Amino acid sequence: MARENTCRFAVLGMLCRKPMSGYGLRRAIEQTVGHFWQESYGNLYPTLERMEAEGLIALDREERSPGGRVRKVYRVTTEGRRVCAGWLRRPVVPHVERNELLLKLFFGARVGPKDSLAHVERSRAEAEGLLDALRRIDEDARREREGDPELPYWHLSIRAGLLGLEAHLRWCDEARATLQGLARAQAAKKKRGKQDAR
Amino acid sequence: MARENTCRFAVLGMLCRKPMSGYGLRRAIEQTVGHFWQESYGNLYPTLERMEAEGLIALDREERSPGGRVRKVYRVTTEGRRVCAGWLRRPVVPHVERNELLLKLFFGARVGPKDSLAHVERSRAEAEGLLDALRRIDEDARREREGDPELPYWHLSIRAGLLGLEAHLRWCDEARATLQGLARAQAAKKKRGKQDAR
DNA sequence: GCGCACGTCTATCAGACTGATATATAGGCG
DNA sequence: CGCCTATATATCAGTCTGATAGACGTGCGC
Repeated sequence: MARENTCRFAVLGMLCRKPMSGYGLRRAIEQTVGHFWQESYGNLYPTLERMEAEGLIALDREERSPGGRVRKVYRVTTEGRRVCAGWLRRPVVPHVERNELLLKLFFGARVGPKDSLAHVERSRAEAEGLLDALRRIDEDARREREGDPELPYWHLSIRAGLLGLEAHLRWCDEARATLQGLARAQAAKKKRGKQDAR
Repeated sequence: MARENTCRFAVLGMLCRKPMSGYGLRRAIEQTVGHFWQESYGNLYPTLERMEAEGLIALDREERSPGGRVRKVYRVTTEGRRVCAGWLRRPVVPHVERNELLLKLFFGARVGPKDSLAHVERSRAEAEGLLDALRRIDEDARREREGDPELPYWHLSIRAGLLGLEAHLRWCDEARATLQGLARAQAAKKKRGKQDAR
């Protein structure tokens, strides 16, 4: 039922690169695929336990971590690798992703264009920030990970973000123009209404 | 805890347009904002109950529905309108959306480019289908809803989808070229390996 | 040398949300 | 008559998020 536990596969993929603890996994995910994938501890830790029980991963070692607590380092098992490869070959199941901005805009029709305009401006500013960050990440990766066989795939995922954000910026500009037009029309109508009332 | 119940606001926004049943709400959401927002019954019905208890919506009437069962039609209360307006003014909280395609691609680095290429091709075909559907929806709306004050907002949300999908198609083409290049490089390396082994 | 902010680490919980499934009825089709 | 489709409500297991808690170590300021 529901969708299949994708956290499993993020864990398997990451552990195929090298053994890690739950905390380390979250950090590794954040630092490599963080712009399109994140895992919360509330998802990660129970999933790790289940995966260990299922024999997909195994406790590699326990270390005294810098920070007192015992760090449980996991590694993939052969079975885990098999399951991961199976997932990698399975087609992606598409799904509609919720877009709260568009929902607010749609309902904003009944309130007036001013708030909608503010939402668009905020979204635009945020997208520009992300765009800068992505560009910097891309440059850093090219410099520091030269020759890494993962680099072209890395770059591909960043390009996806870049193209998506650029399209979003263009849409923001369109939306701004449309909403400003609607605001002007509304103001003109109001003014006419006042004149009529005289 | 967790994120706030956005289903509430989708319900409020839709009921501000006109009173509806749970089933009708789902259909209305599907038919207007379905390309970027969906609600499941498992979310909708319990949410409706809670909202009624909280006084955000009220039972408007019960009808014998075409289809035997009793249809519970809800309407917004004044309090519901107030809460909805408050939500409309509140800024959108941004969050990283998961992208399974990119995750498979990233891990696909360790398997080889062939499966990745298949994923990209499938995604491209799917995006083209969606693009066609959106264009048709846009044309239909312009024809049938001429003069509707909601129309410009409607068009705006469709433009967002259109621009996003076009960007995705461009990315797919880039990705295809990159992956084909990697596949060729891998094949050449294999061939060299064979020659060396002689 | 005392407190305390910060980083590392595991862990848990309420609540949101999905996708599947169950149940019931009316109408149309062959 | 059975079968399909549309209308309608309801429930459930299971995924995932964001918040929070607790425990320890290091370095910093005062």
